[in-house]
Amino acid sequence: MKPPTSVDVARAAGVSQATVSYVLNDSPGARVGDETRERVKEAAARLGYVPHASARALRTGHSGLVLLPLSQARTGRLAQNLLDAMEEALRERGYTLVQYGERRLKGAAAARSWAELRPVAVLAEVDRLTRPAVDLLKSSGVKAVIGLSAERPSPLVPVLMYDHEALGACAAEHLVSRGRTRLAAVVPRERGIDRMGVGRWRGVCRVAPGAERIDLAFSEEEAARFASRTDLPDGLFAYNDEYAMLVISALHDAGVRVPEDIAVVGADDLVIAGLMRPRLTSVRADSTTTPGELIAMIDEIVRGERAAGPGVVLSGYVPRVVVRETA
Amino acid sequence: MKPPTSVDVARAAGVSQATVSYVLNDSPGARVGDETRERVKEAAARLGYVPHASARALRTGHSGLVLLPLSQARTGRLAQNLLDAMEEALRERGYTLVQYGERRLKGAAAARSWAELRPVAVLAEVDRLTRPAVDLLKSSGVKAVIGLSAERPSPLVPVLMYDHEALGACAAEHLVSRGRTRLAAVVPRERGIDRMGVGRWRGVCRVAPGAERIDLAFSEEEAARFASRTDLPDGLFAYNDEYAMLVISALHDAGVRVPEDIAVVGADDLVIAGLMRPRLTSVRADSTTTPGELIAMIDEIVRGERAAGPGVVLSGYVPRVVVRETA
DNA sequence: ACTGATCGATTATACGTATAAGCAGTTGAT
DNA sequence: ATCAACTGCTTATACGTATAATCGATCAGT
Repeated sequence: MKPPTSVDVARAAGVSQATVSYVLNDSPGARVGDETRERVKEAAARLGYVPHASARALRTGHSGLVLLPLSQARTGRLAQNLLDAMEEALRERGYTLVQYGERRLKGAAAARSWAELRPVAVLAEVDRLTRPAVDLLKSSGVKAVIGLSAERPSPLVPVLMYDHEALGACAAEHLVSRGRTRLAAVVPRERGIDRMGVGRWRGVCRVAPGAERIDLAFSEEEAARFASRTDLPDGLFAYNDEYAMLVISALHDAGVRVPEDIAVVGADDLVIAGLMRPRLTSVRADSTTTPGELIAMIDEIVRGERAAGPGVVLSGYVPRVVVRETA
Repeated sequence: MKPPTSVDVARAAGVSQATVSYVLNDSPGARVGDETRERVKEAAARLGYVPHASARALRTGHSGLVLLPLSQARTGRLAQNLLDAMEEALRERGYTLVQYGERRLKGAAAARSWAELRPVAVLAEVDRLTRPAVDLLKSSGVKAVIGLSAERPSPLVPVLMYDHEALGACAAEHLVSRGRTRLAAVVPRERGIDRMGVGRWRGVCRVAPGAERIDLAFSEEEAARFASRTDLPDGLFAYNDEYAMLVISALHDAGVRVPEDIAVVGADDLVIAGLMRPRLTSVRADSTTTPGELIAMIDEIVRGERAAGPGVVLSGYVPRVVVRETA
């Protein structure tokens, strides 16, 4: 038994398929009597009719999908709340947010698989939006291609900035204001996040020229080796809260006092930051745009009411220090 | 300019649309000359042809989508790796994994929005798979409806078990083996996870009848109030690693020694567990089934080669203690 | 040289929906 | 009384694809 179609509903209600469509979408220009309206709705409910998204997409020419191919799960409550808010805002405007894995495929191949769904918008990490990928998406009808977590404006697409340098500079300024002079920044060795680490380190250098760059894998051994150095810096930006915790543990084991001997700043302001002892000082980046505003902008781009030239910055983040005990 | 269709490719290659379809899908029963094959492929590449997933879905009757409507982001590297592996296994079999928010919609309304995409399979949390929801999905053509994180077999759908009681029992056994006699378990007050907390607490009771149930919100105040009690238990299962960290911090501030005065066990074995001081002992649940096996089973259900009756348990998790310093 | 069979393609059709266009029957204005 | 305008519906069509059915040409076997 196949799922009921609008034709089945029409037959059950004794009307034409067109009428069913008019009623269930209550289309603006449609003129249908109240009594007929009721009959159609009742029949649809009784049969358990569910519209066929593919058929609708084929007919209308667009799927109403907004694709969000994230290669890493955004951890933390913040990101999840953001996603929820975005989804609701999109739903209100008739879009459907779809999160979509696709880690393995690269460049244009990934873009091809996105394009098959004929989304109206694609929000992806800037790194994956290469020239051929963007061309492919555009030519397949995607209205808005938007880069996420960009460090700088993109020559290809409008971006949602996430200014790692500003984050690093913010942390460094706090350390300097605490009287620290020999600054350093941790740069993770993990592939994929290393480039963000470099950005944050550069931000530190902007405030404290010549700040040391400490390349560190996420392991207790490497952290212990760092902690046992005799020429430790007196102020450290640890890339994020997890690295901060790793390093602080190692420092603690090595008998180095935090923050007396070395002040440490994390990033992201995770839940654990407030639970550690000593409590972790952390920089966080708050979006200057609400999810609703962001979605509204995307909607305008999709509808062609707003230009979406490259170089445009849709939204920014403003870094802020949450001062606790480690710095 | 609209995206090129298979008709455009056909025109460019000087063949019929049917031939294009045969070539690009290399259909088993199709007989096309090698020279023509090449011409078609070349034309498709030159025009940047991307097949239209909706049109294909409409024609074939199924979308090849596997829907994964998760209401909470699965945090932690483990879950993300699992997702990646599942996605690749699905891709190899021609499916597409789509992650899909939909926090707000409840019951049948959520099911309706899933059904619109005509997925072949839906993997959702058991709580959301109510009777009407399952009926709706089934009648809209979904072949496999599978419940995730179930505590017990479902009367409606096959489930992927996540046995919270077993997890609690495992933690309790470890505490007992350490000589602890007055056990307690934290049950979070946060809505949505409270029921999992209750399951874990019940597991503790199975090993240590009469174990105390400690309802706790995630706040330092409540944790401090607990830590200042005079009648503290001597063994605590803290629900998960974050709660464990919260409680241990509070105990530390109150001058209670861990593990001497009170042994604490977390759950999930997060990265932070190994970084805390003292290092956190944690129970973790490892899947007994590889993602590939799970996907293979789903594939069999979809293709009708395997019955998918309710009560069937697709895969289990086996709990395991990672012993560190807090217990 | 006639008949099947095989090869390499084409033609035709249906999937489920949205919407433009059309068409009776009724109402309102002059 | 006549015609236009409106109401409440139906008919017809196209979206892009997969695939069954068909068809001309070449070829092997008697």
